[in-house]
Amino acid sequence: MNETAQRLMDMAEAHIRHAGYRGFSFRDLAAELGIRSASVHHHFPTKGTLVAAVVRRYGDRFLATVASRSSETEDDAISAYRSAFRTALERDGRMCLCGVLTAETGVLTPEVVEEIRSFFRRCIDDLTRRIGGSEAAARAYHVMATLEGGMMLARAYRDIGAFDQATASLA
Amino acid sequence: MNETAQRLMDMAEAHIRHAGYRGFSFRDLAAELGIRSASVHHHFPTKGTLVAAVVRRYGDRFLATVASRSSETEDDAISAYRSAFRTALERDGRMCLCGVLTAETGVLTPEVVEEIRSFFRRCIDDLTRRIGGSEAAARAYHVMATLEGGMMLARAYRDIGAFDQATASLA
DNA sequence: GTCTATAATTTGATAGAC
DNA sequence: GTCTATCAAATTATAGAC
Repeated sequence: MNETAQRLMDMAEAHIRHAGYRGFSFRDLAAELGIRSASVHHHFPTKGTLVAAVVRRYGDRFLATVASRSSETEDDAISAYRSAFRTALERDGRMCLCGVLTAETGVLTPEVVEEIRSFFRRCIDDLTRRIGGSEAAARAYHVMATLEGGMMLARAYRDIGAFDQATASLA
Repeated sequence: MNETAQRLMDMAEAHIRHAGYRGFSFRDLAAELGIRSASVHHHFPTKGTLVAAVVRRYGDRFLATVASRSSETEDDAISAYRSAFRTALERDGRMCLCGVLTAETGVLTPEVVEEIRSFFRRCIDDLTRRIGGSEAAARAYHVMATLEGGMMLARAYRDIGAFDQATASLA
C-alpha cells in the first residue's frame, strides 16, 4: 500500500463522512490529487474495493486509539470511546464513518456491508470484555448506540452540545 | 395533495429508508407507478421538494403515533417512542427516515436539512416536556440518541436483538 | 395529468499506449 | 503508474404537445 493509495483512502473517507458513499466519484479523488480517474482504478479496481479498505483501516485506527487512551477499567473504556468520537465531531462536524455508511446499506457491495458489521462487532466485543459482569453485553450495545445516535443528533443540530447532552450519563 | 402524490411520497420514503437520498430516481418512482418521469415532476418540481414533503409527513405521522399510544407520563412516552421505532424495524428492517438522511447531509438541499432538524427538535421537545424536571432535556437527548443508534446497530447486525439490548435500560 | 423528446451532466469502469 | 479516449448507463430537469 503506497502513499498514493493512502491519500486516496484519506480523501475517500473525508468525502464519505461528508456526504455518504455516493458523495464522491473516482473523478473527484483524481482531480484532488492531480491525476486522472483511470489512475485511481489502478490502485483500487472498483469503488467497493476502495471503500472496504477505508472501512477496515478506520476500524483498525479507531480500536488502536481507544486502546491507547484507556486502561482496562470500565469507566476508562467508555470515556475513551466517547472522547474518540467527540474529537472528530468537534474538529469538522463528522460523525462515525460506519454510522454514515449504515444508512446506505441498500446500495453497498457485500464486502463493504461485511466490513461495517465487523467494525461494530469489534467495538462491542471490546467494550463487553472491558465492562464485564452479567449485564456487560447489554451495556456495551447501549453505549455504542448512544454514542452513534449522539453524533447523529449533533450533526442534525449542527451543535456538539447535543452529543454532550445525549452522552453525559454514560460514564 | 392528491392520491398520485401520496403514492409517490410512499415510494420515495421506502426507497430512502432502504438506500438513502440517492437510492432512487424520479424514473424509478415513475416506473413503479406506470407513468413517466416527466409526470412525477408535475407533482413535485424537484427531488428536494419531494423529499422535504416526505420528511414533513413522516414527522407529523410519527408524533401523532407516539401521542396516541401514550398518556402524559414519562415512562409511557419513552415506551411509545421505543415501540414506534421498533415496529418499522421489525417489519422490514428499516431505521428512522431522518436517521438515514442525516448521514447524507452534505448533498441535501437546505430545505431538506431544515426539515430533518425540525423532526429531531419536535421529538426532543416533546420528550423533554413529558419527562419534566431539571434533567429532562438531557434525558430526552439521551433517549433519542439511544433509539436512533439502536436502529443503526440492528441494521448493521441484521438483528433486531441489537436494538432490544441497546434500549432495554431506557424505560 | 400525462406524454414524447431531449438537454446537459455525471457515473463506474475498461482498453491499450507510454 | 499514469495517460488518452471512450463506453454504456443513469441522473435531474425542461419544453411543449395532447
